[in-house]
Amino acid sequence: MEKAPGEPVRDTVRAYGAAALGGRLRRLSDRTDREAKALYEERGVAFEQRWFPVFNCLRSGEPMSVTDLADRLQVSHVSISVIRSALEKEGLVGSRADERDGRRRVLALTDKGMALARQLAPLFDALDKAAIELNAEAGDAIAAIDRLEDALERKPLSRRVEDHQG
Amino acid sequence: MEKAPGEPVRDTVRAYGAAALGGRLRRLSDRTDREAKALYEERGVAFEQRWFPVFNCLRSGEPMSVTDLADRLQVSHVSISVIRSALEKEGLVGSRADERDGRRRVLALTDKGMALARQLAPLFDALDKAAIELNAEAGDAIAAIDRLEDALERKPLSRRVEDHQG
DNA sequence: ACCATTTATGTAATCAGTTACGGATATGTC
DNA sequence: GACATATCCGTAACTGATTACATAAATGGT
Repeated sequence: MEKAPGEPVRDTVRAYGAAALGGRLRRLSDRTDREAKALYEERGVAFEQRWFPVFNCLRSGEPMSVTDLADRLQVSHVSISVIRSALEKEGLVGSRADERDGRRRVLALTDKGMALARQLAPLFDALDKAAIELNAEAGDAIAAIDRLEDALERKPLSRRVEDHQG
Repeated sequence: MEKAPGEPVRDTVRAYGAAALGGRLRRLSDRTDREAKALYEERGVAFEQRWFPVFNCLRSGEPMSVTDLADRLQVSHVSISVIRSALEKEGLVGSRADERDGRRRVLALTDKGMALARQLAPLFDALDKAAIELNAEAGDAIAAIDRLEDALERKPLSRRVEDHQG
């Protein structure tokens, strides 16, 4: 091993500071997703991390439509649509047209889905605790990200750049 | 407009807390990337935000190999390889085999690349300032993300989960 | 010099999200 | 009731990253 595992590297990346933030966020996200995925694999459960937000919303028992979920989770409806197919294919979720509005497709956990929810509850719980622990160790990174989102909403990057340079 | 643009939504997402962190980071990253992209388009410059880290490394004048860049920027060498092709296709970067090690391909800005670097310098500068401003407004979110990376390196998510639940 | 192993790079396949667009249903106005 | 418009959802194409695999060059022990 000729150089430290990543130290000089990391510092260099950090020196780019804010400019490279986007990429760093992406990589961090990929990393946590991958790690979570491995946890399901270890347990031999046919469940994918990217299903979690939808699955978790439905766990409450309240049926929701595709767009409801998209709005709540801040993703495109297409994304939800794809996750829905996957969850239905696994038999974890069922859907039917809304009686009052035929355009809406209402999703709910199947019996199998509810059983899996119960089975995975301890894991979800552990995941949640681990994430909370992680966040605490990082000095409430979530709050910082909240503030970042707020700041961007208040004034988008483009306008900030314009203000700093015609 | 039947409900506030995103308020109840945001709070709900936040309530998921750490568990949904991965997705939120991804979305935030996508957003900043898109906004930055628009800035180049506005100026009619054929430049993409994802080239920036590589381009910026080479701006110093020091030639670097694909793997050098990958190590420094913490991305896969494949990613660098693809960016290299794009930058060469645009004529901004040139490459040649290392004289001492034929496996290595050494990259450097072309004259056109250096000209663009000079032309975009004010924009890069403004971007940097905007990002610094943003970061300050968010109470140093970058530091929080650094701490998150550190914490994950210290003890990966998987082990944390195991510790919270057999 | 020779062969095994490691390193640097590239190509192909995959993945999880997006935008673009189209079809079906609701809604509001005449 | 009919037509214009808006909303819900889905399919297709694109994006930007990754892993898996392949190739070429260097290195080291014999």
